[in-house]
Amino acid sequence: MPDRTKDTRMNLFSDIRGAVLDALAAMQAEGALPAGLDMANVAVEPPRDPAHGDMATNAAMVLAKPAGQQPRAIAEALAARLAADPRIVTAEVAGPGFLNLRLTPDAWRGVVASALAEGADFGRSDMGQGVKVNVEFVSANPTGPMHVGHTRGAVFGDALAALLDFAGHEVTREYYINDAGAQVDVLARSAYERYREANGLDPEIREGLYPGDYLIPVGEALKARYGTSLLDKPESDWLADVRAFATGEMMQMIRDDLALLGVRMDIFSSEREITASGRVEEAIETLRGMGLIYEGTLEPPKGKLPEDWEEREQLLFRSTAHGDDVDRPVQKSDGSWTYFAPDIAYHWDKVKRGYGQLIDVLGADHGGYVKRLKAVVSALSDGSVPLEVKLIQLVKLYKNGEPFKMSKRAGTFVTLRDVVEQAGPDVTRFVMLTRKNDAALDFDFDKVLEQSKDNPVFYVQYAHARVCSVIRKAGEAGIAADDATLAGADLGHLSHDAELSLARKIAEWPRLVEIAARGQEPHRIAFYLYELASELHGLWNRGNEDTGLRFVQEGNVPVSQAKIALARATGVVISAGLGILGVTPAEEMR
RNA sequence: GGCCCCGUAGCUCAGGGGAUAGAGCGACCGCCUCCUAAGCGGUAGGUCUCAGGUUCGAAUCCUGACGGGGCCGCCA
Repeated sequence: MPDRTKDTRMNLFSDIRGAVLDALAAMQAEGALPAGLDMANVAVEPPRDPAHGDMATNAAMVLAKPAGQQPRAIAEALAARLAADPRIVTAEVAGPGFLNLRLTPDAWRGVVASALAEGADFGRSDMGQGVKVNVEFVSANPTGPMHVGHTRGAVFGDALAALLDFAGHEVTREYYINDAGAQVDVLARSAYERYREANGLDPEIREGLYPGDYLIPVGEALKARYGTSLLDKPESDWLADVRAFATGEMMQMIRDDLALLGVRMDIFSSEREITASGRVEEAIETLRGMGLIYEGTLEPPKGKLPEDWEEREQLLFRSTAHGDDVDRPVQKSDGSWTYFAPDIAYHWDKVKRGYGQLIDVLGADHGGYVKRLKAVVSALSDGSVPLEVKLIQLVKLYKNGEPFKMSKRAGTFVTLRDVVEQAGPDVTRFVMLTRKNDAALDFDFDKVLEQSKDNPVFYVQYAHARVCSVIRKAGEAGIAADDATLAGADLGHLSHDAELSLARKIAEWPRLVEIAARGQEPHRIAFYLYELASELHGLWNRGNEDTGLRFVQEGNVPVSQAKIALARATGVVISAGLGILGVTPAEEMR
């Protein structure tokens, strides 16, 4: 069982940063630097140009001004101290005051050893300090199957949740079911027509109802349950029952769709339950008590005035008090709640459940909704719980390089199931995570299935498969290559720069996890994995010309084991990274 | 009219205060007697949309243009 405590988990970059901070503290103790300096901006990172060294720190430049000293002078003094560190070979001042560090081969070998010892936990961070985070995502209306846009939201939300978990947060994946608005009444009426159809009558799929075939089995199920007892009854007799039944069926379908993608929610919250329990009124009254609810009229929107605009008094939330541009209506003119009102209650509910942070993953068309949500969470948590809204941009589908037109009407509506059945869950997930959430994504059915290096999924999978292949080959050659044996290998046999270079890339993994988690950017994992795979493929091919660089060295067990340990460490990181993205690592390519 | 996102190589995109701005594709030149060549190495290709500002330092932060997308009370 790998140890998960901070002291033993390897993160070479934060370790060296610690050494830099220690050296700076010692300089302060000696009076070489003034006390009370803010070290927050002192960074230790890989230099852009590897020729500069293994790691670089900007400490001298950051501290020069507050310390009232020349950057190069600080850097020189820091260099002298760091040179005494056994892990550091050279510390050279360069450029405007960078301090470039070169580490011993043993430092990099130590990273390989740690990756093997820590296994799937290598790179796990305690940065999140166990803070409870609620990630709400998908939340598709229970009125039909999930479409491509939902797919991206599902993949992003799930990967973000996994990433935050890996970075030390306690994560809850949550789905908010919009089962209370007018759209579920429409669903009920649509299902009722299918129920009539199931009973041999002609369905009347009027304008405004959902025409999709997916409701036909729901009609059948209604018949099985109610027989003919609902026929020729007024809507008021059956609406509530049919609605409950149909939304239940839709949610089952959505759960099945999510399962296809490998997404599992921890909690499903129901708008209907929140509304029925009186929590909306409670939330509004709480806001009223804060002076944030009032009767008023809104200014008409500037520019093009809607045709049917009329001034109207309604119940408003003073979201401008918490950073919004205008106040927002919580009640319609007929006195019923707007969609926003139950959302207020729902977010308050999440706050009360004790999360330290809320994240909503929403479609980009909800951009105009963000400020009021933040305002409400700010108001109801007294500013103590940050709400982050991640907007997911459009997915543009292509087939044969041609845009794929989608239209509900024409029946060319692409569902999550369509995508996953054609591309497979692994490809779907990886491709949808190769872009920032706030940038539009092109999804080309042909390109994503291509088996070449322009397809990042394939390329990363191939690297992992090669690692597995090496281990199989070792077995055939009679070289023990199980993890326990590899963990005990003498890594001193790794000395070629091409090998240490791969170890350097592996060393970046724990740092990358923290950067990605801090920015809530799972796409960084995907890009890193591509780079790591590239390093492995590069080293692999070096073995073509220089047989001494092949992983399996027939007849030399200790050297083989050291080299295979390096390959296996790479595989461990790829596997962990793919795990965060929700992609299964391939054992072999077939 | 307002708000949000985007603008980086021919194309698709990384990088989001730090040194000479990167990758893939496309183009060109090389590498299989060898652990999967489904791969690798190299060459060419940039006023980081523009203009100001902050900073020791700006593709990165701020302001304003311009271009593309999205949204803007009684839909959810």
